[in-house]
Amino acid sequence: MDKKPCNSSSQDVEVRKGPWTMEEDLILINYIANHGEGVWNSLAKAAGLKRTGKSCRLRWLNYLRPDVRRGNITPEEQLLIMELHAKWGNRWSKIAKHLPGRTDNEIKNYWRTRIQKHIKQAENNITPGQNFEVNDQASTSQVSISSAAVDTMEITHAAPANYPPNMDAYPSSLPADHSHENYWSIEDLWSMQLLNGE
DNA sequence: AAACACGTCAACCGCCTCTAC
DNA sequence: AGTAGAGGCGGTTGACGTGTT
Repeated sequence: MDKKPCNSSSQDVEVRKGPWTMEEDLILINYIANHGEGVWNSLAKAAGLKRTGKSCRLRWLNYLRPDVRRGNITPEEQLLIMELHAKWGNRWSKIAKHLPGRTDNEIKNYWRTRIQKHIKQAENNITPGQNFEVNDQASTSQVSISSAAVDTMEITHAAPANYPPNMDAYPSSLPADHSHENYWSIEDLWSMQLLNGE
């Protein structure tokens, strides 16, 4: 699809990139609330967003959808991710289907930033008797983890050092999005959307 | 207080697959 | 059967916040 320039030169609309603004989010939420999702390219145009259809789709699926859960991956979810990744490798969307409210992007990020790091640490500490193989490069990557190794990782992951002491205290509406100064919660956006009327 | 290092995650990129024509 | 457009997916990057020195 994007093998060709996305601006069909006939209409030289400049395409916005980078972080989404609150206004753009509201426009997208509003539009989808009224017209439904799908046919993203025409949706983007019809909604008056200077974004590609792909960008709109990604924003909706990963952030704006009302059922999306953010932050605070539970130890159960983490174990499930590890199990499914061992089974399927980097099939993030497939894995995400088994974690309601989680997106492939979130799981992918979680895996790369948290689990992979700890796997490497565990790899370094692994004793010869333990069965622990990691091949995290290819998309066919497989992880086979002995129960002992899982236990070890579970301990480290349930409360990684860089986590707040009480993960459960994380408000679900305060995403791991503490990183952006102009963040707004989805609840805010949805309530504004409701206030705008339909 | 400033500088640097590190961690996190939203968003983009490029490729692949599917579908309609 | 070939082509083009759209959606989906996995990999990667860049910006920003936080921790450390």
